[in-house]
Formats: sequence, structure tokens, C-alpha cells
Amino acid sequence: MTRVRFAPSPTGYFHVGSARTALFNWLFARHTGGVFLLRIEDTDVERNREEHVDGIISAMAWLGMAPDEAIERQSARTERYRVAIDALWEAGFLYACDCTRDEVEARTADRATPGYDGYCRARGLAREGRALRYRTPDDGVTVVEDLIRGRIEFPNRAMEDFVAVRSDGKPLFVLANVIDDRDMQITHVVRGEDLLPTTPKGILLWRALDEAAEGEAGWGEVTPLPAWAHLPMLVNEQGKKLSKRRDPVAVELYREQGYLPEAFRNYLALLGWSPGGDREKVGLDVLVAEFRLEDVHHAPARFDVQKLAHLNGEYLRELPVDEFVARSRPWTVPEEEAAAGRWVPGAAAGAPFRPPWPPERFDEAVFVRMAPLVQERVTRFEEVPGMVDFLFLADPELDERSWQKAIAADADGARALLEGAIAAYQGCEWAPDDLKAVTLAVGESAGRKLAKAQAPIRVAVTGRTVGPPLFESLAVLGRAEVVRRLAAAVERLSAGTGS
RNA sequence: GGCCCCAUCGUCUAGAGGCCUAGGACACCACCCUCUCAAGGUGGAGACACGGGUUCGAACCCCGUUGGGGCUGCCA
Repeated sequence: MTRVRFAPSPTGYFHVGSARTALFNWLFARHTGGVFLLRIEDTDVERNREEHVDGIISAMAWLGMAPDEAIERQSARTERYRVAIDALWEAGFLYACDCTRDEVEARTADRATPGYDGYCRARGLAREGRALRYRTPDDGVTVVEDLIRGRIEFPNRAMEDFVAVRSDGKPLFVLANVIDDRDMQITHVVRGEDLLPTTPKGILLWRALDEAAEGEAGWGEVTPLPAWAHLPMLVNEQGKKLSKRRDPVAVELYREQGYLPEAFRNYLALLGWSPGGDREKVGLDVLVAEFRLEDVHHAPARFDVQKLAHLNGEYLRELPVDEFVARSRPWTVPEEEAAAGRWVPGAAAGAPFRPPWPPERFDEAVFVRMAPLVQERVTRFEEVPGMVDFLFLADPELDERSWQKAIAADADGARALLEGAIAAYQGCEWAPDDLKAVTLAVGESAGRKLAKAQAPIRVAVTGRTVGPPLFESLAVLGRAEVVRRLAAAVERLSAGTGS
């Protein structure tokens, strides 16, 4: 039975690199029929924030990756760490050190290999109140057998005596990590490549813990080493490791923009891995069936929002219309959704998203009629309100550039056309096909083809030169309102505003 | 500096010695479709970093060079 864990530290929002690591762990667990754990590594009390734990959990739930067992927290395991540290100390693997960083640097400034110089090794300092260093071997190599990269050798002499325990008695990342992996019987450690250099330290500690277990320290059991798999980094445009500070990589941000979790997950899976052949857009079943750590890439991958957006558009378009409408609700009726206790964009950041229209003017029945046309024109839900706002606003929000281009640039022609449309629309059948035919005729008498004839009407009614198909829009909006807006445009033209 | 990792179109990738005249996707360009915008269709441009080996044969194996990246905290 395989057991894997995703072990984030809640020191910032949940970012795409972490999400990818979580996903690969999760896929591996599902593929092998194993267990997927979530372990919150919150030993650094100064940097950890509880809200970030919530962010991790909700983002994982959004992506459909719930842990299979209760969430573990390092902060709840201090007693366990204490026992392990005692055992390591008693077995002689650790020594106390009171050097400051400045002191070490001063002593080693002219050396070829910087790092701790072993100054306190033989000083026999008492343990209390001091950092504890692990005494690394002077020669030999520590081998990491990596499922993705193969055998990697680290010369022990290049590894300094690293601090394993802080002066306050708490274990540092590597130690806590190893103790946890042993206790939780982790069989495969799947994590980012940035952790590769600390892996030999973990192996050294793991073996030390094994030895301590066989001694008289009363510590745990001898535990087989897990297999390692170091995933290639996710990098930014400059090829650097994604950074929470520099790069816009919060998973929550993508959710708020209206990416579908299934699309986001699919895209994430494509970063450093491929289902093989020409396949890209694949369902969860294929992801799970095909995922193998051995097939994971070695080279870093760039996160490409454009490709994500395209993939999202594909997923969006294949949604049944009623589902598209339902899943648009956080962006069309966020107040209602929030009142029902459901997720809405922006809420986490304290600035809930609001569509441009007053809530009471939104009419889902009207939206449903337009939905199929909207669906094939957006790549993210965030774009939905802007596609249909003219239907729910008392007056369309007039885009000045559109007005200039389609109306003001040829004021006389536009006036003639708008007036022609007003007249024609008064008595015609009110359905898309009829409106199209009527508009075509109005255009012909004004010497314009349909493309040119519809432009002023579109701007007058919707406020913009681009949008969903015009005649369907007119049909949905209704005769009276369309005529009113056309007349308003003519009046605006006469008043000379917007020129 | 030291240790480690990496290297196929701009980007994500297919490719496990002959199937490669290197395939797909995003982005880009052109055309078609078309009431705008999209979507869709067709076509185009576009890569095995370089140099040595090994082999009858190398994008694939080995070595080196170059170039990128990671780590080098009493952070994780």
C-alpha cells in the first residue's frame, strides 16, 4: 500500500506550484490505490497563519483533492519530536552549538567551502538552550534514489553539520519532516526539486533514527526509507522558481477569475507530465489511469496563462447550458450565493465581486436565453457579466471609443441608420431572423452592408462594438427598450455630446 | 565559490537507437466562415544548445563545453 503526503507550510497563500505538487501526489495515490495525506508543516510559528491553512484546504477541495485521512499538523506533534530528539542526542548524533551566524562567517570567510566549520563538535556543550547540529560524515557519499531522476550521489564532505534542532528545542524542517514521514509510514516522498539538496540530510537523519531505535533510547522502530520523486520546478517568464511575492500565482485568484477546477487541474497535470501521444484535454479518469512518476519530466516548466485560458474555454464550451448558467451564479448573483453560504469571488480577500447591475434587475430567465451565445464567447466566468450587462442595466454603459468609431465618426450616416431602425423596428416581427432581415433592409437603403449597418445599433443598444450576436440581444431586450435606446442615441448625437 | 539538477518550435509537450522529411497543443501569421466579437475550419512560419565519441544507424546512450536553474538560514 502506497502512502504519500502533501506537506505545505502555511506561510502564504496557496500557489500553483504547491497545487501541482499536491496534484501529483494525489494522482499517484489514486493510480496506485494508495493513501493521500495532508500534513500542515506549521513549526515556524512566526511565519504561519491560520488563514493560510484554510486557504490550502479550500483550494484543495476546489480541485477535488481531499486527503484520505485526518489532517496532520506538526504543531500537534511537539512531544513526539522531543522523544525523537532525545533519542538522537543520547545516541550521539547531535551536538550543541552556540555559534552565531556572524561568528561562523568570520571564521570561514576565506575557505573554499563555506558553511559551518565544526567549531563546536568537540566542545561538549550542554544541550539546554542551544541549537543542536547533526554531525555529518567526513567522507563517503549519500545516495538518493530518485524515481524521476535516477541515482544521485551527494559527497558527504560537502554537507556541513546542519542545525537539526533550534535552541528552543523545536525541530527544523528536515528533522520534523523525517520524523513525520517515518511515523506516518510514507512510502513515496513526492515534492519539488528545490528540496533535492536537503534530501541527503533527511536520509542521514532517517538512518540515525533507525540506529537510535535499535539502541536504548526507547525510540520508535527501524523503518525502510521511502522512495523519492523530485518534481521539476514551476518557473516564471524569467525561468526562475515561482515566487509568492513576485508572481501572480495564487490558486484562489484563478478560481475568482472563473477558471473551472477540472480545467485548472487538467492544465496543472500537463506541467511536467503528459498523458502521452497527442492527448492534452483529458478527464480525471485518464489522468489517474496514465499517471506515473517515472514519466514525469526532468526540466522545469513555465506556467502559461494563455494555454490555461484556452483549455478553460474548451471546458466551458462543452458544459451543458443549464450547468453553465448554474456555475455562472457566483458572478451573476453573488449576493444570493453569499447569502446561501456559498463561495463567491473576492470574499476571501474581503472585497466581494459585484456585477455591474443592481441585483434586483438581474433576471435569470433572460440570462438563460443569452447563455448559449455567451458561453462560446468567454474563456472565464469573470467575463460573463461584461457580456450581458446591457440586459440588466437601466441604460447601457456607453464605451466612448465605441461611440466614436461606430457613430460619431459618421454622425449623419449613423443618424440616418438609427432613425431608419427606429422606424423599422416599430412594426416588424420581434424575432432574431426578422430583426436581421429588417436591419439588412435599413442598411441597404443607407448604402451599408449588414456589418456596417449593425454597428451603430449595437453601440446604441449595448454600449459597445463587440458583444453577443445583436439580433438575439435585441429580441431578448424587447422592442420598447430597444427603440428607447436607439432614440436616446439619436438624441445624444443631436446634443453633440460624445464628439 | 561549493554541491546538485536540467537542456526538442517563443511556451507546454510527443519521442524510450531505425516508425523523425521530428508529431500535437497554446501563442503568432494568412485565408475561409461570419451582423460585431468569439468559436470553428484550412494553410503557414517555427525546435532536437554546441562539440566529441559509441553504433551500420542517435533527438534518444556516453563524455565534455556552453547556457539556465536550485540549494548553500536556529525558513520550508
